[in-house]
Amino acid sequence: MSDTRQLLLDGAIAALRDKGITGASARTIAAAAGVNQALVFYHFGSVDALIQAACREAAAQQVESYRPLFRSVASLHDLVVLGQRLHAEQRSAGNVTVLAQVLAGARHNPRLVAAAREALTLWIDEIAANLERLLEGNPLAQVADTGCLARAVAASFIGIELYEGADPDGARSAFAALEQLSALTEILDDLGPVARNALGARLRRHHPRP
Amino acid sequence: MSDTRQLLLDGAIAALRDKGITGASARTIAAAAGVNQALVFYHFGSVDALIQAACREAAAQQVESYRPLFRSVASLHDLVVLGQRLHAEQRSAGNVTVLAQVLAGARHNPRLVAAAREALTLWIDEIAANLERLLEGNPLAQVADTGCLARAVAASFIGIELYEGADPDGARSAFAALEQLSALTEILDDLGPVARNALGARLRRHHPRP
DNA sequence: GTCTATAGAGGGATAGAC
DNA sequence: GTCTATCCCTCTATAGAC
Repeated sequence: MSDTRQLLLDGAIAALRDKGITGASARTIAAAAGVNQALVFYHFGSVDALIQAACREAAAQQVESYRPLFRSVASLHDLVVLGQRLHAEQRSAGNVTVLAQVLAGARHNPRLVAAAREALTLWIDEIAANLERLLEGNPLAQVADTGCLARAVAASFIGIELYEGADPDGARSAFAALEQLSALTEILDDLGPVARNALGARLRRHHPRP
Repeated sequence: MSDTRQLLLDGAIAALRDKGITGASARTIAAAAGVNQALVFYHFGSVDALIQAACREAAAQQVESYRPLFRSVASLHDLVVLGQRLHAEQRSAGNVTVLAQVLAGARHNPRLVAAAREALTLWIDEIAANLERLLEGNPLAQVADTGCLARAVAASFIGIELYEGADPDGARSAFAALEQLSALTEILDDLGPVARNALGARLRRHHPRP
């Protein structure tokens, strides 16, 4: 992997983070990378292809780096706390922002769809694996498929990230609501076996598992 | 309100819907409106100002038109079902898409922030008012502030809308997870008074209301 | 592999005729 | 209020020197 390639990949992330999908052009990316603009096309063929590659690499690297923290989470509440920490840390590093911007761009640019989906899938799989672990024995696990739940969590995360730009206080309180919901499911887990079984039966009646 | 002004407002929404924030230029908006490009600047001064006005107007009109349906909702489950219907209907009309695109643009364009926040606030207030009504007596209401919950719901909606573009099946299953969560809170409501009070006490202990 | 230069399209915004 | 014409900018992408 040549130096310039890596500089461009990093520059693409920096440009997406600092200027958004509307401002991530070959020129701004090259400027962020400190290389010549024509090299975008020499190494990647097009701006979209570069963004796609950068998006993939950044997501893989980020998910990898957070994996130990995810593994050490022992409760749903901790998972939400980790989510908030991730959100706070990424506000400066900006990787969730990048994903949100690429996702917004993908809505009307087919060439970005694959990149957005693959990057998001990496996060979703990681979240799903941990939900599976944390929801073991919880009545909720009997109705909510962890894969679906993980997708909802990831999508909510993206939504809150965008909302953060329009109303930081509102985004904080949205997070607080999620934390409260997670507390609810934890309490379900703390219920005595009798109450838990009663609730489980009720859930099953309400929503038979497919 | 002159005809041309309205044509431009409608054209802006159409352009945002069909081409996204990256493709909503004075020229594409004017083309969608069927008027001359210079009129964008005569009537609104700048493209951003037009988008801002269009965003405000569209959100107000949409919230207004859905208000009777919101009022007729009698359960949390119905609210989620209405959300899905709204999502499906708006996929063609595209007003959630528009909001998501403006929100994504606002992240790096200060001139769009106010428009995004105001449009979103209209939806949030409507959702909050209905949650307040539907959660009355539910133990969840003792811990989760309806305003915060409404913000989380709105943000999740935006996130799922964007996710839909990258993975339609995934977005559907994310919605299914939200439906399952809503079923959970309904069951809480159906619990006998003893169990409900026990749960309520537990929730309060876990998260004292501010 | 890296650079300069440039083609060719599209963008925001304005001047000035009508 | 509406139109044409235009300025000047940025964009993607390529050609060709080094």
